[in-house]
Amino acid sequence: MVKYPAALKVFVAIDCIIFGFDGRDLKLLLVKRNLEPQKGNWSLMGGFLYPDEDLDQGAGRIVKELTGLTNIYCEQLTVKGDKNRDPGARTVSVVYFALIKIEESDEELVRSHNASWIVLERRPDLIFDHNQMVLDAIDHLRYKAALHPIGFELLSETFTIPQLQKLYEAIYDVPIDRRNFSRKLLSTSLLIDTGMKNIHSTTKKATLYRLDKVRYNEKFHAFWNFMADSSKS
Amino acid sequence: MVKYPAALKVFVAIDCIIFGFDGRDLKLLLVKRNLEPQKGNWSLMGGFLYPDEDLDQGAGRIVKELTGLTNIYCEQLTVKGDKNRDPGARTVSVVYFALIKIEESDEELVRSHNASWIVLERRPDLIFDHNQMVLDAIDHLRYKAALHPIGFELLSETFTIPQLQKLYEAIYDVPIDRRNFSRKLLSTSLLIDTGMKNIHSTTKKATLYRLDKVRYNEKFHAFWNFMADSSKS
DNA sequence: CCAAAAGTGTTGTGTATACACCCATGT
DNA sequence: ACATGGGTGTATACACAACACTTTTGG
Repeated sequence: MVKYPAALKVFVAIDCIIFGFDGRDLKLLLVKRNLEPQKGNWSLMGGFLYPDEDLDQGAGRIVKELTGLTNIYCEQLTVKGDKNRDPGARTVSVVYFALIKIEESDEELVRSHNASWIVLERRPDLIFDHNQMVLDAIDHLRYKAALHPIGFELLSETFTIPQLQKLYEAIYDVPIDRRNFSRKLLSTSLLIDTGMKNIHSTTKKATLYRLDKVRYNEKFHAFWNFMADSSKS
Repeated sequence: MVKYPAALKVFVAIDCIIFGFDGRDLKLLLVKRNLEPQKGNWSLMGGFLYPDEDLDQGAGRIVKELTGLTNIYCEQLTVKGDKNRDPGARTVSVVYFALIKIEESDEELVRSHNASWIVLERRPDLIFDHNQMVLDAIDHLRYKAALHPIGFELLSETFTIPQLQKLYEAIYDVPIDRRNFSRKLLSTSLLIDTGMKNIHSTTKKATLYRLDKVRYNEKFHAFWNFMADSSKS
C-alpha cells in the first residue's frame, strides 16, 4: 500500500449543462443560487462528487435531483481545472452535457430548486467559468448533431419532420430547405410512421413519426454528414 | 468565504497518451514503472496535478518531462473517476491525448524515464484503467483524423504524400487508393511543395511537402469529410 | 376560395470512387 | 530492360442543393 501526499488533494465538482427544446427555442436549465457562494446569481446545476460514486453516477444523480429524469442522454464534455476558477478552494469541475425532453421534466422539482428553463440566447451571466462551459457545450451540440442523430433526444416520443427541422434551424441558426431536409431524414430509415397526425396544426396536419430505437443504436456511431459545416473540436 | 467539507477532496492525476508514427506503425510512448505502486508494470506517463498549475499546464509539464518537447498537439480527452480505479486512493484522472513527431523527442530523456515507443498493436497490458484510456484514444484519433487535419502532427516538418498515406492506412487499418488520396490531399491546399524530393527512396523520389500553417489554422475547425466512416462519440 | 403549411418530384452540379496510363529511379 | 513506386487523367455513380408543383386544412 502506497501513500500519496494528501496536500495534493482537491475538490471535484460536477456541473451539468442541460439542454431542452420547446418547439421554437433551445433552452438551458439554470439555477438561481439560494446559498453561498454567489447567492442570487445564476449557475449551472452542480455539486460535489461523492466519495462512493463514479463520475457518471454523480452526473446522473445531479440531473435526477433537478428534473426527476433518469434515462436521459448525458455525456461527459470536459474538465475545467484552472487554478483560480473557484475562488473558494481549488476545485476541478467535470462538465456534463445532457439533452432532455422538457415536457418530461418535473416542473415541481425544477421550481423547488429555484431553477428555470431559459432561452439560450437570453441567458444571464453565470458564475465562475460557467459561461465558458456553456459556450463549449453549444459548440459541442453543433458539432455532434451534425454527425450523429442526437437531435431526437430533445423532442418528444412522437414528432413531425417540420418540428425536427425547427430544432435543427435553432441549433445552427440557419434556414433549412424543407424538401431536402425531409428527404434526408426519411432516407436515414430512423423514422417510423406512427400513422397519426399532428392535431395541433391549424393547416395541413403533419405526419407524426417516432424514432426506430434499434436502428438508432446501430447507426449512432456511424458518421452522418448531416449539416455541411459546423465548428470546433 | 465559504468552507467546503474537506472529506470530499480527492487526488487528481493527469495521464498522457502520446502517439507517434515511424513511417510504418503507430506507436505509443509507454513507461515501465520503477516505483510503487505496480512497479515493473507498464503504464501511461502521468502524475498528480500540482496545486499551482492549471490542467493543461500539468499535461504540458508531464509531456515535456518525458520527451523534452513543448509546442506539441495536446488536447484533453476524458476524465476517468470510477471509485475503485486506483486501489491506492480515490483518484480522478484527467486523460490527455498528444501527437508528437517521434524523431523530435529526446531519446535520452525517454530512456531515463524507463519509457519506450511501442507499436500500438503490440502494446503490453497496462495498469489500472489505462487500457481503456488507450482504447478511447484510438477511437478519438480515428474520429478526429477523419474530420480534421491532425495527421500532420505525427509527421516531420517535410513529408511526402505516400508517407501521409501510410499514416492514414495505419490509423484506419485499411488500404487507400493512391491516386484518389493524392488528389484529395492536394485539393485541401494545405500542402506547400518544397521543391525537394525524398532522397531516401530507391525508386522514383516523391515530392516533399510542408504544411501551410496559416491555412491549417484557418481550416482546422471546418469539417473535412476525409475518411468516409469511423466510429465513436 | 384562399392562405398557410405539408408532402412529392426533377434537374443540375459537384464530389468520391474505380479504374488506366505514363514517368523516374536503382539494379 | 525491368521492377518498383510516384504522378496525372478520366468515366461513372451518387449525394446534395435549388428549384416547381400538388395536397390538406381552417377560416
